[in-house]
Amino acid sequence: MIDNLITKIKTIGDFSADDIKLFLSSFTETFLFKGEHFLSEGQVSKHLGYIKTGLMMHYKIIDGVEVPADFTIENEWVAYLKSFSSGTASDMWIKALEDTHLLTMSNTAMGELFSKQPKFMALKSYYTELSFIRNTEHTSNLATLNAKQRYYKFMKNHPALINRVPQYYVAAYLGIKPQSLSRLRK
Amino acid sequence: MIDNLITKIKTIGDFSADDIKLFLSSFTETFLFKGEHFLSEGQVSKHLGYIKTGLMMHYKIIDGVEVPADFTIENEWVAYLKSFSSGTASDMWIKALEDTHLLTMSNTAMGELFSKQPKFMALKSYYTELSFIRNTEHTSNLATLNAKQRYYKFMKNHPALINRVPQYYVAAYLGIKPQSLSRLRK
DNA sequence: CTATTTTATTAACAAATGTGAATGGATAAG
DNA sequence: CTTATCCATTCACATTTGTTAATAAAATAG
Repeated sequence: MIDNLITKIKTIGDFSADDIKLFLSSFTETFLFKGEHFLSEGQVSKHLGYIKTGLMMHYKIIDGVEVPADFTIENEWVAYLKSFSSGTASDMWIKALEDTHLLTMSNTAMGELFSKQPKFMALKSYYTELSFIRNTEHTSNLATLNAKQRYYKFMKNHPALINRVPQYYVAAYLGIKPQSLSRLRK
Repeated sequence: MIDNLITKIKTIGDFSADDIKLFLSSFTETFLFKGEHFLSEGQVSKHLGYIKTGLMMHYKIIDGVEVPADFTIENEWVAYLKSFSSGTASDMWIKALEDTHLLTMSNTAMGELFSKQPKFMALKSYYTELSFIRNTEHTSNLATLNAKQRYYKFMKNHPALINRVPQYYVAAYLGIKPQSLSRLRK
């Protein structure tokens, strides 16, 4: 719910009731059906999203295979900063794996928000760092753990995803084949 | 050389001769011997570096093993943005793999530079994106390629590193054991 | 230069992961 | 409801990668 978003931003900085009102007014309600794209390869990303309910996947298509880079669920931010911040075409896809209800903020709305209350810029920095940390963590897991260890760690760190993300996506995310994941699960 | 740095920043934005002078005056010459650290775990990173000559490695220590996250050579920027930008303690080490000659800029010098000429902020954004892209690329290589393919790609994309980075570091970077890398090389 | 330590290679064997194919269940479309 | 498609599982076998240990080669310290 929105309560969660408000609670979250209050941990980042000290915002007044008016700040919060301004912040919330920068968003638009958006709905994506399962399979629909939030961002497509070649597009320039123009929106950040905050997921109220649902599940989204960042992925690249490599040799015809969808290779997930990240999963995002309710009460998390979703964006592809590389494209959003730089204004360059995206090399990543983002699609809904479930019907997903989002709050989205356009880059122009974000610019206005920042000009009216610069304190909100800290939010973007915070999210940028978080993305970076998540990616770094995933990289070192891939480099240092074997398939079984990666799967256990994934289950431990992302219990909410296990029964919602199709296994062949989990497998691709962990850098193994679906058959191998099936074997591990026994 | 410095020429290379100047050429590089001119591709990012349009800077006057005075801008360049201001920019260069923000740096301090620094020298690290092979094995010395530019950043240690637990420290808060206070400096960006631009490598004039030499080679540095970002790494974490996981179960007693040094696991490289990135390599940086002459004419590249070196920094751990997660710590530098957020002011939090670093979970990463950065050390010189060769005697390394750097230009360093402190975060206070950077703040002054940005206040005098905000255009230079684009440089930091550019570098932030570049770091992100490099990490993402490495992640998807680990997730989609087998050891041989990763090694070939590493040789192709980083020919300058092959004979300068010890093989056991290359192996750890590629997520394999040194013996396996030796086998691949035959 | 020599001794010591560190790094790279090799081999035999074990373990993990990939491949191709078949099957059954689940899900979606009509 | 029925059919078609997609997804997960299983198996046998191939291939890749890890493990352990020994040795050689290279780099460093004295």
